[in-house]
Amino acid sequence: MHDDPQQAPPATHDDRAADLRAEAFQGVRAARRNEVTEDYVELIAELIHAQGEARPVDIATRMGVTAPTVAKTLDRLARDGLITRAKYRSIFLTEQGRALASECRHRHEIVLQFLLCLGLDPETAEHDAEGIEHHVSERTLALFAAFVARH
Amino acid sequence: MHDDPQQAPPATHDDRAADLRAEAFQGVRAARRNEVTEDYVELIAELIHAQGEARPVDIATRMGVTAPTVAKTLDRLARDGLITRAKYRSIFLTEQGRALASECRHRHEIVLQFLLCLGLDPETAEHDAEGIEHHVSERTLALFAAFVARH
DNA sequence: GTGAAAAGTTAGACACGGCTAACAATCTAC
DNA sequence: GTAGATTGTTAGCCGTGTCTAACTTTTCAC
Repeated sequence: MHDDPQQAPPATHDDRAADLRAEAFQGVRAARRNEVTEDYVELIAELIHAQGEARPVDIATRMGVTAPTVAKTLDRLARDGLITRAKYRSIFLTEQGRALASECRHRHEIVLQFLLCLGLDPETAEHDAEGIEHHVSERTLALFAAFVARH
Repeated sequence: MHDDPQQAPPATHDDRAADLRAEAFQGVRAARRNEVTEDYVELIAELIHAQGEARPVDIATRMGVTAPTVAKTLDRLARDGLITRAKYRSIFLTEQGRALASECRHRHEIVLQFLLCLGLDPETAEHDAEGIEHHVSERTLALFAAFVARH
């Protein structure tokens, strides 16, 4: 696994490049694992804000999935400490859940505004922002925000 | 599923918004399902170009996953007609695989150049491009390309 | 208050993308 | 040409995310 200090004299450049590549992909995979979580938490926060409560049926409708899928995911979110729930009752975000939701909302908003600034139509912008927001580093987000600010 | 023409007078706006939302998420999920496929096909094309052949071990190293994971994914790619392979032999892209690879390479390159133009450091740009490239619509890609062209 | 509709849950199936452990084939250096 | 290293495969596990089918609970309209 680790570099052998007295080995591989010719392949060093390639090896380093391959390692960087691997790290990048591992980072992307980590981000992928959080996508669903972030989408749910963000949506739950939105529903609570807009309608006073977040019901599984509304989540299902807006996510475009079935109720059992929502149920299973909510169990996972509860297990991970992002929400609390009781059987047949609606859902609450924990402190941690609220923090994540607000961070996601912030990122989403910047990415969306950025795409709009670039001249994208609102519908496509919303769609692409949904996909892109989970894969934007702090640095990139800062650049997006700066771009929005000066346009 | 479909709109009931004589129903729901007050909720129409919200319902329409929720439907759009659901479509957006379904699109994002579709893109997610293709991410791994695209990453592999792109990498295989790259390896064939750079080293004359694509070996599982090189894919594993660069993707940062283990050999069995690569094997399983390659089986899937073969099943889906993107590559051909024979036991203990290296991998070939089919016509379809080459087409996908070249499309991915094109998208990747535009996203990367765009991020660099925006002032991002090369390493972060590469990393973010890897994540973002799968979630950029044709329209957004066109805007990115135009931005790169005039900077 | 009861009964039907709506919402929620549970069970069970499937595909995917990871992993480890164990084994098989190939390659290489001598 | 054989032995050891490298590479590749197979088997089997787990978590996630999706679904359908069947059931239970809650809500609402009367």
